[in-house]
Amino acid sequence: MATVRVLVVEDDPLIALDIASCLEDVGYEVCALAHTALDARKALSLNKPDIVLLDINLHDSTDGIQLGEEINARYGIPFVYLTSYAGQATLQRAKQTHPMGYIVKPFDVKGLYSTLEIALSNHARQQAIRQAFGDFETLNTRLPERLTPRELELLKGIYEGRDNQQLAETHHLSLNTIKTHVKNIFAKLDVANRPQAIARVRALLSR
Amino acid sequence: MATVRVLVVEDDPLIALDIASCLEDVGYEVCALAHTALDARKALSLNKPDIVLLDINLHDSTDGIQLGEEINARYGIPFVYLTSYAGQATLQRAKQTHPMGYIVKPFDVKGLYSTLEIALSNHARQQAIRQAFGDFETLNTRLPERLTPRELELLKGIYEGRDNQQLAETHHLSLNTIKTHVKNIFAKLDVANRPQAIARVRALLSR
DNA sequence: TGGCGCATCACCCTCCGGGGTGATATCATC
DNA sequence: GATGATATCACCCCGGAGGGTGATGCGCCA
Repeated sequence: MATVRVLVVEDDPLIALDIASCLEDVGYEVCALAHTALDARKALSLNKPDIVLLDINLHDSTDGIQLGEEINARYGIPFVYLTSYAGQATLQRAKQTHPMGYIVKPFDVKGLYSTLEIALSNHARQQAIRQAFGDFETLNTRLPERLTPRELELLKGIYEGRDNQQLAETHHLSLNTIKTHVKNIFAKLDVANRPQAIARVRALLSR
Repeated sequence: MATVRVLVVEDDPLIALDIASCLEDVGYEVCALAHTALDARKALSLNKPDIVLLDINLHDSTDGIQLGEEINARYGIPFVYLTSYAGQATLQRAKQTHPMGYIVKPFDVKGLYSTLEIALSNHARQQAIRQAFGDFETLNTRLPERLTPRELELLKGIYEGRDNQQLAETHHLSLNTIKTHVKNIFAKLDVANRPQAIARVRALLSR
């Protein structure tokens, strides 16, 4: 795996450097330091970081939490707040933006590292689940009767909304063959039709 | 909202009590203290905690990470590791279990509190997304042509795999009425059949 | 060598899904 | 009081989906 590229958003340059050196000590690459919201936006679109460390108090017109919202809306990048504790109200606002973690200053290197690792791991997992599953195979393990490789491929097509005709074309198979496979798939999933099969897949995939 | 009920799994009784008092200071209810894996399992099934604080090193045949896996598999409860740092290998194993956070001892109260809050919030969100969407309405905002309330309800049924007959029964409507609604829904979603409609909903929901 | 799982294809039949068209009642809004 | 959106229901039509049955070829393994 390539090195993890971190964007650090922190208005105090000294602290920013401190954080950056900690990150590099544990093997991360700090792709940019941003001291203002503007810097942060530039860095986000230019550097495409893997994860963002976000100070909340920026002495700026937009604060870290607003930045968090933007990151949610425009980029799909996970982020972690790293900030001095600012009480209930701030925390409540922060929660709304679904950060992958919240570290309170003064931070220690180990906590920083473990939080980032967990954040990256969980984010990767969520991506995998929602996007289109590198792991249709995992699904197989949770079934009483396992699906064959061919059936798995076709089930993926079904899940994405293709009809039999389309499946036949994209897989270079006869329509009859598709029908047979689909029948077998339904039997193994214990469902009667496509929508039910899709619902089943969704249930099995989400844990 | 009712108070949040926390299960603390920590083999050292003194530390456990320390953690518990910290938690109560910030307004949580500690529903149980478990010093062994066995205690933890009992507490899980009896007390139904909202979240679990999990020490990894338990001086037991099963360690905290195995417990984490079990919590994933059997209960849908979020958990946070609270442990002394034990290096890369442990962290790698821990990541596999998808904890909602990872706190390194010695912990401080603020960090504990904020991490738990974030964990609970994110877990609630994930539940909402995967289970049945409090926000089928959000979906509506991303559509060129908005769906009426009735159509939204029926779309939900379609998404869950019900056929027209079932929809008619559960909504106390004529089959013909269902058909009409479904037709209109498909037109607004710009799809031709149920599986495609489901795929569309999925795409819109996962932003 | 025979059996088993898998993949491939065929034919038939039934029924549900979805399109087209049109009707009526309610309600808010202008 | 007219107009438009919504909700309700009806009938017709047809094509695809799904069930049942059966067949062939291939590779693996006992």
